[in-house]
Amino acid sequence: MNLLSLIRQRFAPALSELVPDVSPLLDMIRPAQDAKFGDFQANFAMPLAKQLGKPPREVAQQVLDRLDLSDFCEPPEIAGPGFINVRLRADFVASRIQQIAGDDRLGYQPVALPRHVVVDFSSPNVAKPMHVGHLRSTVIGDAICRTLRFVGHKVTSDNHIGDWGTQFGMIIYGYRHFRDDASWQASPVGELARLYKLVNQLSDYHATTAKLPLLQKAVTEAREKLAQLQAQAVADDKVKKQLSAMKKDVTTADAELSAAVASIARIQDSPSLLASANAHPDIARKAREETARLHAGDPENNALWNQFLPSCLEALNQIYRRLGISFDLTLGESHYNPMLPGVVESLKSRGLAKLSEGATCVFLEGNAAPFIVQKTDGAYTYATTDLATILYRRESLKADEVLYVVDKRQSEHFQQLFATTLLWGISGLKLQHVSFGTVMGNDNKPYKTRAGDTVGLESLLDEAISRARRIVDENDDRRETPLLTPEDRARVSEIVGLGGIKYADLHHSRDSDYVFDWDKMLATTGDTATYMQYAYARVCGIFRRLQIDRTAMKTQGVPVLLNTPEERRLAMQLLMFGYAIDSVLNDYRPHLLTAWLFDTADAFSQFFDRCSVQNAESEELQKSRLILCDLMARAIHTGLSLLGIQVAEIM
RNA sequence: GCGCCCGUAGCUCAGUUGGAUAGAGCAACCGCCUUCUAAGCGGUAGGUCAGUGGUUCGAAUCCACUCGGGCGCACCA
Repeated sequence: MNLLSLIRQRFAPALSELVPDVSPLLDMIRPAQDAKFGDFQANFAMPLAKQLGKPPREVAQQVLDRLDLSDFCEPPEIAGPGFINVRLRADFVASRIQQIAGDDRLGYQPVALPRHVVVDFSSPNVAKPMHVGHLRSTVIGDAICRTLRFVGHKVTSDNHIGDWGTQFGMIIYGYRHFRDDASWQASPVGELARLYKLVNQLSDYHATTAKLPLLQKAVTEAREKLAQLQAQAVADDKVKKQLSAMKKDVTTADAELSAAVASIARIQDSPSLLASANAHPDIARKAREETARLHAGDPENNALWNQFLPSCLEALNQIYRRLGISFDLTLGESHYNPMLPGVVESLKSRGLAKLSEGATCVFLEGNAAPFIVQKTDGAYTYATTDLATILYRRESLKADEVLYVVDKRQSEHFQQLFATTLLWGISGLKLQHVSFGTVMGNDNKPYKTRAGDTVGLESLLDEAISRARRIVDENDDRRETPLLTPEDRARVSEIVGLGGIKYADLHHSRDSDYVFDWDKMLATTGDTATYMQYAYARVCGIFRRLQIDRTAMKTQGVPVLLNTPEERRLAMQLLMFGYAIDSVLNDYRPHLLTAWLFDTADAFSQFFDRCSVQNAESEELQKSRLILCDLMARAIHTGLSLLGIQVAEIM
């Protein structure tokens, strides 16, 4: 049992003598927010005092009178307005450490009632290369899977790839009209990506050209309105507000117009692109028709689909292999195609879906826009696919819970999806959108290259590893006698580089946008993966120096001594591992684990600085410290592994 | 126009769901390697938690409004 549960359990009977429902009060017992307040603090005396009509400190005292923690705690203290501070006895902490010594799980017991959780994450589009936007979903989803498995749940990771949508019609169209056979032979995936981009660009060109007059009109109108408003001499608050709104409208309209002009210019500046554009005026519609034919079972398009897909999947897998991430299932949108007509029928027969402006829609209370399950042209949407997927996960996979690790901008979609599912009558299934924010560049806009393209994931990984290599080289070269062979350096660079990327992502709270910054990510100082990895390498160094084989070391029955603040702090950190894990899973927030890892590595660094193992005052103390060191190594190793990050013995 | 989110130190971000004097990393400044990896450790400085009002024992956190920023909103996924 974790320490907090133990404390709460002991408080429960004392509280139940004063009040019928103790559970909200027990929730107010927490780890202390400052070490000077001890290890845990109970905050319930103040609200309880109000309930009982007595002064808080008196209530706190009443609770303490009914409470005996002396078998494992120092006498609790009442502080401030009525906080109860609890500090564990050193011998108890030591005995706990002894119990979990040598355990990779740090004493964490698997859950009694495992759930089957399907985690839907990464979900790239097969037609286009993966980019930085897929990184968060992939890294966060993977960390959640690993953590759920660690605590004993059954997890099915499912990569719901986009292999059936409009983009596929675009590549089919592109393949038919713009294929370069030499490139296709050399690199099918590269050629498909080029074709997708080309068709997309040409479609955009026509759409933008058609839209241009409207955009120009919008700018003039916005300008005129602004001028009109400015002409009014009265400047009360209402006018001021309108004025600033108008100014904003003008800048947005301007920005849209200049973006459109620029994108048109990109085509017109290139004779070959312009020729292609002129030769294919209907490209967007025709690409959609290819998609429709694919969905309708057209043999030729299905043959192309079957031809394209394996290499697309292989390209994705190459990246997943580098990231050390794998999926139990890769059931793309295409998998659910046969189920879609049935889904719409079912919704209609239950009176949930009805025809509106030619499309079949589910109207939900509180939502202005309908949830469209079948378009006017008969095609199904991702809403339909998502509903089919839920049905499949419930009925065939027998899932208890489904997590969608998806960009927060899609929250309305999920809100509608979940609401529809409920009305549809699928029960016993918990659905949660695990949303995350956008990866931004230094300019606080979505992360792009200087040229304005999205950054490919492949090159991102290469860049991380080569930057890491420079740091590894520099550090090892600085030593009098370098510790690493070239092969070691390559391996360590990969561990540090990939760890840096993943950690940078995971240590931000998932729903906030964050700024992508190479220098911070691979910094040799501060709250980075490197800091934890370095702490691990240092602890390994201790064992190497003392010529002790950690794996063979005796851990049971060795007395643990915690006489310095550093030793005690490290020990407490190690004991709080379970609490950190539980808080991560409470709302699927991996950054709570990175925070624990950082605190733990920090506690170790202080210990390393002030508590020599090699020169311990006694053999007994050295053995005790070795227990802590070994447990620390396991803690970092296990904790980082739950985030999909590796460690190196020497770095 | 409707809806959702955000505003915390110079920068990047936490803040355990309402608790004690608001924290960390970076950057700045000062100090620590003849002893286990200095990719480290110690210290100093840095705040009107966007603003105003409210709710209460207690507010960065909850409510209302204001200012500023972002993102969605009928046939793309």
